[in-house]
Amino acid sequence: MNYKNMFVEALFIQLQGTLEKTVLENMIEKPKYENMGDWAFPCFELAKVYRESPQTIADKLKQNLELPALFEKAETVGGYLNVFLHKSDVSTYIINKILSEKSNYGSSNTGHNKVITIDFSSPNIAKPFSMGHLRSTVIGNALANIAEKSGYTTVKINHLGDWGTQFGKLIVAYKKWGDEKKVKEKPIKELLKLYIQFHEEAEQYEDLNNEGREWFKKLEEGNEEALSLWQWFREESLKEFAKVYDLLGVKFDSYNGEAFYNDKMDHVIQLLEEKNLLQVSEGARIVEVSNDMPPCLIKKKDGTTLYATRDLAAAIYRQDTYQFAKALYVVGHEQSLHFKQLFSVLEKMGCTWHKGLAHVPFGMILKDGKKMSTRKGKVVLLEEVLQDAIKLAEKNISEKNPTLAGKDEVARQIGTGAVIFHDLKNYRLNDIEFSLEDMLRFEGETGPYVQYTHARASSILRKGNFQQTDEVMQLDDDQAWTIITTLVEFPNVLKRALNDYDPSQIAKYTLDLAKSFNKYYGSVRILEEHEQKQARLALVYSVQTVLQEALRLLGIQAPDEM
RNA sequence: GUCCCAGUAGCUCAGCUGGAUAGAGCAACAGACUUCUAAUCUGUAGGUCGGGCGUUCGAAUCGCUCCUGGGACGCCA
Repeated sequence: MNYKNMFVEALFIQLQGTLEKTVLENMIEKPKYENMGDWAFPCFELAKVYRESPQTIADKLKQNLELPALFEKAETVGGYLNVFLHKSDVSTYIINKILSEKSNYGSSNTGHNKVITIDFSSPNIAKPFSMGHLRSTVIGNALANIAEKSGYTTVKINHLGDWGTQFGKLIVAYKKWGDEKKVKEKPIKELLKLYIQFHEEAEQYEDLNNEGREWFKKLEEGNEEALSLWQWFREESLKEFAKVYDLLGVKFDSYNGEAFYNDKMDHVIQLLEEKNLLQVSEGARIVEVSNDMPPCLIKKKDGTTLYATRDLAAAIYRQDTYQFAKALYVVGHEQSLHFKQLFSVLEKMGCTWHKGLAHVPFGMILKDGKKMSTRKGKVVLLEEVLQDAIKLAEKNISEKNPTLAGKDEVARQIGTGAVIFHDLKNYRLNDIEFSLEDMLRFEGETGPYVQYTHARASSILRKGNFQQTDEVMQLDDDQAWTIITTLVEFPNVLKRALNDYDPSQIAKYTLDLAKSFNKYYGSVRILEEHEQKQARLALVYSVQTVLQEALRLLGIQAPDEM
């Protein structure tokens, strides 16, 4: 059922084809204030056509308008024609819909089971899992959930940064200053220390960089010493990352990182040569993409490969393996140029599927207004932040609900929920100034606020002993109207979140729903004996179900008690 | 220098493809727990929507330009 379309139909008949239905649909808007009705039609543009004042046109439309039964009335004010929905009919309809569809409410099959690969998280081996990777991880994970709910088959790929010149540098640093024992004790911390030391020393001794490049060359050529060190670094790192993914509840379908494509790059270079795209410039192999972009580097003058080479191989491999309709890259905005070049090279190679490729960029996490740099050791470790958040949640529980069962698990859900929500609630392209204080906030527009609201709803359902029956619930409660209209919006929000690759739409939606519910909660005694009690419980059930589902899409769990 | 983001209340941000009185949260102040979880709710206060020009019946929203901040710009990823 689509109320907006009903209004469009009614208007279309009145206007006798003056405006197309699609035009009408675009013109109709939501009034700014609730007392102005549910849909509004502005008559200003028609004023020119009919040579009458907008208000007169609105009045005339109102006189003859034949609205379907679900509409209660129409009003005109200031050149607008406003229509009001029949509150109890719509309330009854939507509540029973959610009652029967449960967590499937909002699901669709717009994806037709087509495959969408999502490249996200992708931390760098031998480096700590920083706050920067958090963004990619939670955005990518949420997009995957949303895509699945919309009928896509997803392939979640953790494109690990496990290859590249950095490993040459790390090997040099380890051989010069490393201590096996120390690295075994605290791998990430020790390796990071070596990496930082390398860059500090390299500022004075330019030769170090050359040594690093040489060792990477050896690594690419299969040098045994280099390979075994690399493998060791990789294993230790993966163990460390697994802890973070467990805490966050994120899973992947593939951990094929950059190294996986080592034996697939010759093929790419061959293809480029066949198409005559490869050029030599200053000793390096490049592909010219277009005038407004610098060329894409494929091979360095020493013959080793680059990031772009591996990404080309990866894209081709993924198309061959998964036949994706869409391939998303959830990677920081600072790499926008790289992806523009990459997609452009694939287009030049004649890959018709390049249209399905999309870079989903996001803003940076800044420290004192500047980019956090691993090289200079300016990183904040995600695991520490998560642990802090969980500890704070534990503290809150022991103050507010000390008898709660399963405290540890609930604390984990709330702590990580706060961190994830904090990241997802704002538009992804915004830069975020790192603030532990903000991330550990549990009041106001936060994850725990939404979780708390959900727990409240669950609690009421428990105490009210709510049981689902086949009976149709008749809800006639004007105070619930904001909740009802918000519930109606859920499927549209999902659509927008997927189209714009923007999980923040859903995060903001959970806040709207939670706020409207808490307001209702404050003014209506739901468990009080009342002829509407069962219908009200059904309303609570609807809110609880949609909140839980929306949070799930964001990658956040919703405890029943907290 | 060229290109890409962004600039809305003291702070953090909403504001969908232009529309009716500019919206939250935090912080501040004042209220509401013997009553469904106060991680909540209700009020008060707070804004030349970076500046200018333009398009339009109508601009925070679109176009141009300038200013400010961030990022990217061949052998890092």
